[in-house]
Amino acid sequence: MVEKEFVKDIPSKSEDFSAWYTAVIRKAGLADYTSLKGCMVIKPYGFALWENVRNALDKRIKETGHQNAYFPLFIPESLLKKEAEHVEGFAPEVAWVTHGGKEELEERLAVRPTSEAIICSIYSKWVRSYRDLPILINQWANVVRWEKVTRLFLRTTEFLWQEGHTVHRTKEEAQEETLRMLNVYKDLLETELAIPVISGQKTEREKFAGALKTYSIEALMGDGKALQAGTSHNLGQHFAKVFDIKFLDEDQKEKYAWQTSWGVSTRLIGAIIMVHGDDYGLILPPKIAPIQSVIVPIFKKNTKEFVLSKAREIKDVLKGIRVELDDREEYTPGWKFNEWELKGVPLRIEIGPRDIEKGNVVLVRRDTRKKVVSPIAEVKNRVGELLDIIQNDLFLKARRFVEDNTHYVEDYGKFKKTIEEKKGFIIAPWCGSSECEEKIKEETKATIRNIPLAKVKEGRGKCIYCGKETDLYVYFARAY
RNA sequence: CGGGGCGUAGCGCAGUUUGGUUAGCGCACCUGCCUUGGGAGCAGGGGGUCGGAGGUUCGAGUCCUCUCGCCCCGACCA
Repeated sequence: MVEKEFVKDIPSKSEDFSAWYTAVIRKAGLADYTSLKGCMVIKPYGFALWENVRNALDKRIKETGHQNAYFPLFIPESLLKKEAEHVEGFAPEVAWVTHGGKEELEERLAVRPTSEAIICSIYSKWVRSYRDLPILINQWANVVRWEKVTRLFLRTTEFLWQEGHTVHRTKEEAQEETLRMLNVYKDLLETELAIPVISGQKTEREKFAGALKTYSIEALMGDGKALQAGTSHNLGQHFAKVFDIKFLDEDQKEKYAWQTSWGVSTRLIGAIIMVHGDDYGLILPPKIAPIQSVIVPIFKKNTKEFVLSKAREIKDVLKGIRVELDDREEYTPGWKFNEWELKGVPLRIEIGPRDIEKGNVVLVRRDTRKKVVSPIAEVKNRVGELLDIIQNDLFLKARRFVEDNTHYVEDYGKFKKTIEEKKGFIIAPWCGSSECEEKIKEETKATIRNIPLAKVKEGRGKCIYCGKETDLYVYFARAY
């Protein structure tokens, strides 16, 4: 393994996952630190990746009938305080604005940690009749949460996200919306990001501050820890009651509205890195890769024009695919191979004099690093096919990883051993009590990720902690 | 916020224990030649005031105090 030496720049994924994660982000040019704690710069390559994720989701959000809008960054303290549970949940991490210029403000302003409060206060003005419903609005925004421990993409002080806020006439409609958006997230992750997820309901203890029910999609990272990748909340009438969002229904009775909110963030970038990456760096799913294919021409001085003109022809042929021609002369082909692998470009096209003579190019998959030869005449089809295959294989590989790292356990001793030694998801029976949940967390650091929507096991078992009979089988894991 | 580790050139590090003249090394960068099928080679060159502030001292990267930031492990969170 002489090649091993060439990737000495980044730590090994298996030996030091955290160091590997940070190194990949920085070396691949996704993000950088600033002098402000927890505030990162998303660099152009990283932002292009986010834009692709965002566009794929935005399309789905609109297809399900929502419109984008924008609400203010600042939330007056009095508004934030209206919903008691909500403010209690977020108070520890709210950043406050106390001055405007030199003047001290009469009322402090929260920099939004999430926008329920400000949006609900506006919605109360918009809703009068059942004919005003539903309100289906989404906003793309930044939010700020003063976290104590931060990590690039996974938990930053300021982060970018999308938050949907909807208002409905009935309880059923709100619940339907909550699950619809959870499904949209699942589809986004699985179809575009090639990340398999477990969708399910959060426990009381883990639900969103102020929600009636919270649902999540949970993904499994390469180190066996779970990541909450998206949440969808059925807010019930909690916010409607404190913000006075009510309407006159068809039956001429005044009723409080039913609401939902749902969001995913730039944390998804972290998930992409941790699910697919390897010791050579990033591996990006073709559908969201900023560059899907890179052409690396191989030439000597006397073959330069010959090779480059052919390479440009190929680039033209590949119109419709996000392709880049790396014609820099200051780097050798080998150097470029390594760099593009680090940056996770799904497919590399190598073309040199020897290939051209035979009428071929060499195609190299990033995920498997396997080379195949393709006739130049067929390159467009082959590249298209390969990108589809890579997309699909990445998902299958990730799904196999989840399967291999999901353990059924019915015994607490075994549970502790499994979480310690094998990591990953553990499916186990749980009685439904917060006490057992809390104890298990204290003793094992594992939390209930969610109660899966899809039944994972028939029949009844005994709660692994208290032994009480139950038919609830839930997902446990240590999480980010 | 508790425990631990660490901030010296863009990156990775040595030097700090035992203060001593112009602070080193590798990579990267610039110039030239030469090269280009898995991180090429040679020659020459530029760049740091040692995270920041204060202090001790004839003298501080090195000692003391405070502070900011990063990483890991916990408690908290998308």
